[in-house]
Amino acid sequence: MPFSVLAVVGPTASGKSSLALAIAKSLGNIEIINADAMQLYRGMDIGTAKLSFDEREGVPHHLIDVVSPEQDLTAVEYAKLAHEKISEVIERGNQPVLVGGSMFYVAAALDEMDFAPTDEAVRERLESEAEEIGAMSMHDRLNELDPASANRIPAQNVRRVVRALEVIELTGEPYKSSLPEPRYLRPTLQLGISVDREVLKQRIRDRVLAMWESGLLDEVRGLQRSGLTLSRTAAVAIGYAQAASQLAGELSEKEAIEQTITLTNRYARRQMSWFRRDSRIQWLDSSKNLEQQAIEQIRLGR
RNA sequence: GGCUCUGUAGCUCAGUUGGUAGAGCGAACGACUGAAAAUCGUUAGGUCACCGGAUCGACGCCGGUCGGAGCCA
Repeated sequence: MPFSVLAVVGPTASGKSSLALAIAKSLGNIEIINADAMQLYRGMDIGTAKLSFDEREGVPHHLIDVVSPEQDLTAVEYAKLAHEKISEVIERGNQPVLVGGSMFYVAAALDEMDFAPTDEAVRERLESEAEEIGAMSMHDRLNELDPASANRIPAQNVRRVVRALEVIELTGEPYKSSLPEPRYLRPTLQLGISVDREVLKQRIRDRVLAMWESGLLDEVRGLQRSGLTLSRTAAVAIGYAQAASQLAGELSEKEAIEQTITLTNRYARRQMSWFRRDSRIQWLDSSKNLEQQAIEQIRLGR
C-alpha cells in the first residue's frame, strides 16, 4: 500500500528540518507541513529554530507563523489545520511531508483520535474545585464515576484528573484515559531520526548557545515591547521564559542558558519516550547518511 | 600565624539526645485522547573528605591530616 502522507519525526535538534528539505529537493513536488507546536507562532523565530524564508530554499512550508503568540492553541485545533493542509496538498497533486517533533500534534494530525468535547466553564470550575478540595478528593470523585480511568491516572496528575471529570460531565461517558492502538487516517510513512543521546546533548547545547548569539534576547525584548502577552500555550516555549528572566535580571546569562539546555534535554527525552513506542516509525540512524536512508525507505514504501 | 565556620548522592543542602542516611534539582526509564516545548509516575546514584581513638555500636563524640569560607593579626 503506497503512502499518501510522509512524516519526519524525532527529538529536537535531530535534523528534521534539513532532512525534509533534502528529501524535497531530491524528489520534487513536495510541500512541507509543520508539526512543531511553537513554530506555529508568529514572531517566535529564534527560540523555535524556525527556518528563515531563504533557508526554505523555495520549498513550500505550511503552518508556520499562522497564529499570534497571544492565542492559545491545542492539539485539536492544530489537527484541523493539518488535515486541511494535507488535503490541499494532495489535491494539488503534491506530496505532503509532515515535519515536527510535537508528539501529540503529530498524532493528532496523522491518527484517528476521536477527541471528546471540552467546555471552558466546566474546566475552570473543576480546576478551582480541585484547588479547594485537593488532588486526592478530586481523584476519589473520579474513582466513583470512572474507576478504570482513576486507576490509570495518578491522583497527583491533577491536570488529567480534571480533564477526565470534564469529559464525564460533558458526555456522561467514561474518559478514554489511555491511547488506543494507533491507526493512520491516511496511508502514511513515518520516518524517525534517532541520534545517540550524548551527540544529541552536544547538539542541543550548541543550538541553545547559537540562539543566544543570534539574538534571542532581542526577539524576546521585541515581543515585550510590542505589548503582546504570550498565551498560556505560547508562554511555555523553552528558552523564552529563561530569556525573559535574564532580561528582568532574575537570572544571569549563564543560568538562563544552562536552564534552557537542561529543559531542552528533558524535552528530547520525552519525545523519544513517546516516539519509541510507535512501532510504525521507520528509524533512520543519524550517524549515517540520513538522506540516503530516507530515500531508500520512501522507495520501499511506494 | 590566631580565632570561627565548613567538607553528606552529579549539584544545592537536611540529618532530632551516638543504633551504618534523606529531600529538591539533575539523570535513566515510563505514562500520555482538547495546556503536550504541557502534566505526571517509577528507578538508580552515597567507603557521610582522609587517618586514628574512646564506645557493644559513629555521619554524629575526641585527636590529627588534607581541602574550602570568613574574621583578626
